[in-house]
Amino acid sequence: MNTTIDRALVQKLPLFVRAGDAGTEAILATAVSRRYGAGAKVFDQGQAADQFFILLHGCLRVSQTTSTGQPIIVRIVNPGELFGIAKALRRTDYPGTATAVSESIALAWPMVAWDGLFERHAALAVTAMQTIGGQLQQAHARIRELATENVERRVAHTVLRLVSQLGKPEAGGTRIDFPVSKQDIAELSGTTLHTVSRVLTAWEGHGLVQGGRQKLLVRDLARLQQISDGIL
Amino acid sequence: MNTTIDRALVQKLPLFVRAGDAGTEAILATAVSRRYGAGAKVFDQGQAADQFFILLHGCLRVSQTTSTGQPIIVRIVNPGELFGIAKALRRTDYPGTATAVSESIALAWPMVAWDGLFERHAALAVTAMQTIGGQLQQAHARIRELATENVERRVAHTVLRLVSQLGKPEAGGTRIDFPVSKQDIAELSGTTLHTVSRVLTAWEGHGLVQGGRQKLLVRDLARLQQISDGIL
DNA sequence: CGCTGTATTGACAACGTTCAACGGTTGTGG
DNA sequence: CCACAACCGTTGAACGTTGTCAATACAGCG
Repeated sequence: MNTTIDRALVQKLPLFVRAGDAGTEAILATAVSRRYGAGAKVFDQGQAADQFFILLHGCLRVSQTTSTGQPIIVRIVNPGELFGIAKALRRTDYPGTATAVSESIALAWPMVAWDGLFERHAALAVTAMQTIGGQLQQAHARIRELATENVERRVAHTVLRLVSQLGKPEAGGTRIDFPVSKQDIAELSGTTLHTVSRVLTAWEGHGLVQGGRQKLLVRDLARLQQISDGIL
Repeated sequence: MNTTIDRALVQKLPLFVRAGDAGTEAILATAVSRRYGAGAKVFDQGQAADQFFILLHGCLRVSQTTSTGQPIIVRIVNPGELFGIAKALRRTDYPGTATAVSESIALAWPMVAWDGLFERHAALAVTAMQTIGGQLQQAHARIRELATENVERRVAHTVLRLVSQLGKPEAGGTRIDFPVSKQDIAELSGTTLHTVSRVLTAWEGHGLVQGGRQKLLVRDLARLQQISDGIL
């Protein structure tokens, strides 16, 4: 699974731009490159956190399972973002399970290198901060939605967030170009797949979206925005 | 409102323990101490973020108001925690409103000093990281609750969290020793004050808690735990 | 071709919000 | 010192949204 590090992929990332050439080499010295096929797990919830990662290519889904067994999706990881940084949360185990949604490549460092790297390279500290900061803002947005909005608005928000993170323009709309099941949307929205199904069929009737098995094409972004803002 | 910095309050905080004596002096050089009476606002949602803070003494409540005007409480700030660190979230304005719940003292730095302090003092970076990391974990816990649990469990979680952050042991139970209105609990739990009232009266009937005007005494922590875990 | 995972749909029950009215406490001004 | 207003909390009833249960359909895959 280990391969040589692809410099072309690395050089574009904000982290390494910030670090400069010398810094980049120093940071990469202790890293290994890993490849994960679609569906492969990078780490499991509860497992000892002995590595941290940055995603170079592809897309991951981080989910947690509650004590009652109900799963929720915590985060979608995009290229350039750090993940598995349990140490930043003062944890020794991973709080969630990371699964590759599509074919992915990540750099991995041993967690013992964390403190040293963090202190020596401000660029890493800044990137880690921004990753966590971004997550925190998304988390607060979700809390606001879950606490104050009805299902339809929440689903609209979820779809819009997916579009902005993973959307690809296409004739007649924007496609979410990786397998999203209704179950996924339900877990992101805090509802059940049944209700999601109902909402989406209603939207489809009005020509807002076009669904399919693990597929979704958004036809009318503006209208979706209005729904998510509570105007409709 | 400015006063001299109380070293006794400062020295105990993890941030300054980590920074050492020399580091502490350097960090404090650009800080001013501020006092806020109960109910006073430290900053307002949307206001330009020109300062960041660490709470020395007292207790703050950070809340956000949604576009529809419904408020939710985002965070309770305890002594030793950083707050108003908009820069870490890559924002130029404060995302919420910070209000002193009880008489409070905070240190304030101009936001322009952020980058310099952050790079020069790893202790500050670590503390900031831990503050945000802790918030992120709490946020994820709340998301899990809101997405999967019924109102009673959520209220139980909220009360337990309040107890662990602000509880004072007392004859016959643990008191939350600052004014908590049912409205506050409702906003933290993502429900309405009516429902909170019903839940608490039911609990009171079973001897779990004892309520009062803006007061709450928890009599049976273990049982509350069980409710929050879904055992009851 | 049957199996498994995913999706659709209807009927129904329940939980929680909304609406409305009322009771009690605190603080204020005459 | 009392009357009054403002605020906080309680409670009942009705309504609506959403989850639950159940049956069915369909696609992909061995």
